[in-house]
Amino acid sequence: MTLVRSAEVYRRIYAAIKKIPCGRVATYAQIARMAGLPGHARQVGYALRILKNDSVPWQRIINAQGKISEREPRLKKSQRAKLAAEGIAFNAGGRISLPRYQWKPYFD
DNA sequence: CCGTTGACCATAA
DNA sequence: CTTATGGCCAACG
Repeated sequence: MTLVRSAEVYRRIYAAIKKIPCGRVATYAQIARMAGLPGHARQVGYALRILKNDSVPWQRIINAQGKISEREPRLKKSQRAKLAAEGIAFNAGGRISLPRYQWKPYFD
């Protein structure tokens, strides 16, 4: 059953991201699982890539290492600023503590 | 149709 | 800490 190739998949990815509360973050793989697409972390990144506005809190998606994924320096700074504004702290290496900030749906 | 790419990931050295 | 490697798989040209 090929669920892929439909806009519905993107809708589900965006829907999952919208559930992330302010001040928390989620990883690409985590969102993929929540959207019912385990193993499709890259698709999450792809879905974010084509965003043209801030209709979804894309800044709350970071990679499994707790870092902002590689992209244009300008955009990385933008993402970091948005997260900082939400009260998320960065350590010296520019990393975010996942144990502390990762969103756990069951606990909010 | 097919080779390449990529806002990823886990593991190893 | 750092690359490197293999896996992943839809999107792209």
